[in-house]
Amino acid sequence: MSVTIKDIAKATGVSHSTVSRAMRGSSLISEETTKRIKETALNLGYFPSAAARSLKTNRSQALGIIVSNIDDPYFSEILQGIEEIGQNNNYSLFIAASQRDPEREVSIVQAMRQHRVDGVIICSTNFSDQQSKQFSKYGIPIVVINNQAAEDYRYSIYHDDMDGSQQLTRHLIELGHRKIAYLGYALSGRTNMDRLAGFRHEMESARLTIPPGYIHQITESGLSGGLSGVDHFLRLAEHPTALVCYNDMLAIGVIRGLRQAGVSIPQEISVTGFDNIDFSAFTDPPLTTFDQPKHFIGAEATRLLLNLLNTTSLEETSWHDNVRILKGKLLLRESTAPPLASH
Amino acid sequence: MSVTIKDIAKATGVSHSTVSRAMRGSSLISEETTKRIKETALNLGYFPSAAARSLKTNRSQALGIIVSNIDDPYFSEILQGIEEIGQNNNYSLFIAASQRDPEREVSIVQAMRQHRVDGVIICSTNFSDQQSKQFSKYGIPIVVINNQAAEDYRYSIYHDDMDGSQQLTRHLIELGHRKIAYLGYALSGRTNMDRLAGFRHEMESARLTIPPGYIHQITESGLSGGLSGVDHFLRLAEHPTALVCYNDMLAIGVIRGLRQAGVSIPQEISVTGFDNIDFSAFTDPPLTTFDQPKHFIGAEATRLLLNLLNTTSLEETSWHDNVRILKGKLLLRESTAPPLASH
DNA sequence: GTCACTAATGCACACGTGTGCAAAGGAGTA
DNA sequence: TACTCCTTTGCACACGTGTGCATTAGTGAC
Repeated sequence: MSVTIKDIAKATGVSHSTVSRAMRGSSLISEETTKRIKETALNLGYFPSAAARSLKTNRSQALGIIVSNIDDPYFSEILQGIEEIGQNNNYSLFIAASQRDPEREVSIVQAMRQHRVDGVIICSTNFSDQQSKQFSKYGIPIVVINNQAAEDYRYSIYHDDMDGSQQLTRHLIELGHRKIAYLGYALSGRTNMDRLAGFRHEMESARLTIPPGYIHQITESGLSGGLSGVDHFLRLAEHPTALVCYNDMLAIGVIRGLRQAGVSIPQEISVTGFDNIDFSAFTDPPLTTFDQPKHFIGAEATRLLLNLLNTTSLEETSWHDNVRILKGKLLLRESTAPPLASH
Repeated sequence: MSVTIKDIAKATGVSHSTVSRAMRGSSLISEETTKRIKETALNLGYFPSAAARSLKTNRSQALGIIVSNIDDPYFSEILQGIEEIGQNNNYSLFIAASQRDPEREVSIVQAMRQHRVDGVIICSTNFSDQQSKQFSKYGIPIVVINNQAAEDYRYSIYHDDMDGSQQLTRHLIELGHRKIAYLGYALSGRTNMDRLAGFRHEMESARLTIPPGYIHQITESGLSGGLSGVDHFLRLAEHPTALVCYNDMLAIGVIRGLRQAGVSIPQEISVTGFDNIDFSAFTDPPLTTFDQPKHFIGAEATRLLLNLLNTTSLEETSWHDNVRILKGKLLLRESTAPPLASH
């Protein structure tokens, strides 16, 4: 169908091996021949077949990227970072969304192994450990971002969720809040657990009790999840004065829900998010949150993976250096304030 | 490196061709042998090499997807639709972001041609016509979503921007507004032009004049673009009472900007968006906008492309049937209201 | 003129899979 | 027994590219 190396050989009157060498810029071929070959290649619109090349070289120049959802801003901002570095280094990206569905996970792993991706980035907090082992088992390097099972025998990058959650909670406590609740997202695995743990730890340090019902986990994702979270907390006999939300998406939903219920933010209830997605600066009031360098995380994970690919010697010893924890930072905006005196 | 068809052949004591046939479920091979082969394949962890298969069959089982940005909700929601259908049909996706950068466009096209993608979906309003021709020139089917150059000789899906913009503008006029302004995004090519045209058309129909400065194009994308848009309009001697924004992202930025300036919405100024991204229902006030079935658009484009791949006979005649215009619908929320009497 | 050496190119095989054709074996029929 | 037919399997080549090795031509030295 498309023009091959042989067509160029025929057109130039040389053998196909000469063309192959010339295209790769081998010093074996004379300058003049190389030039002639490259010209006709350009004229004929030749593009080397990645399939054939990959067959021979065992390199596909493709990476596999697995996320939970593409249309969640947290993931898509990371993706943008990955994409940039990947493209700069001439790697193409197979991107797939697991949708937190085990069946999809299986078929994604299958597809990527068939395509012989050179490496994989898993950016899905609850991606099955069993599936990700499929890669490492067959020698495909893998970098996990913020995975629930960030075992130290793998390369991984994650942010310190515990720390972030503690900072947010402490901020609320310092403002004078005593009745603080946590709204979690049950399907998010380790990330959610860590953030909850951070919340709990800080509450204990301040010797504050967490009344029943003040820790609520929902299974509904995203913005609308925030709405049902609000329903729950407003139904409690005693309302919390502050709400620590698992992430910005939930928090934005919560803000909307509180507004609809006629509750003023931050006067009656303070709200915090997590991640600092772009929209969190545009809510009303703007959201106090914990900033994650999402673009940077994606870029960094890709750089790490590319390093792995170019390192032939995989010394076991260097592995532990490659678990990188990226610190975020507290971002104070207007959705948090001291509680009203009456409370 | 990884286990091949020959390894299975050796382990089962048959020839590699028998294995090949058995794996594909050929009726030529006896049931018993097939079963034996499939079992050992499973045990050895065999995955067919897409490269080798693609070399032989001229089918890569991969699609190329080009968007402007991954982290724009409009695109990522479409991507989610594409991803779903693609994955259901066992196609892997090469996803790339052009960033509206000509150099990147070139390298994306190059990478996708090398990988011999079976088809391409272009979802970048201003993707260069010259580059997209590179695909059709070499027989790679291409479906364009909402492209600026939706020539009828290609398969394309787009929404009726003109119509949507007219409906929004008419809605404002019916509410009683007479001083209506348009905030556009200059880099968005045809889409922006059409929406502006719809606005103009409706204003003319109502015999309303558009004062100088009431049509403003910015080059800054996204949310922050909305802020600078507000700056412009508030600097005008006579403020508009309603603002038609190119899309939701801009509108959300505008809402924030107006809030900061102490302008009440919709009492003093009504605001409309376009696209209905998830967040637009969660602003304060919720945004009146024009709903696009983004997920459906992505899915539909993919179905169309897959149809093309499975149709051997490309009858010229059917081409025009495949320019599909998807109608959206007006979504009235609370960011629009009649103007104050004083105006 | 012979030899050694270098530069430039071609030959032939390999990568993993699919497929047309031949071959082998068995069953059935006359 | 001889023939035909069908089922099941193997042989061998092809896809497009990369590469070790052999080959050729050219240059210089003796």
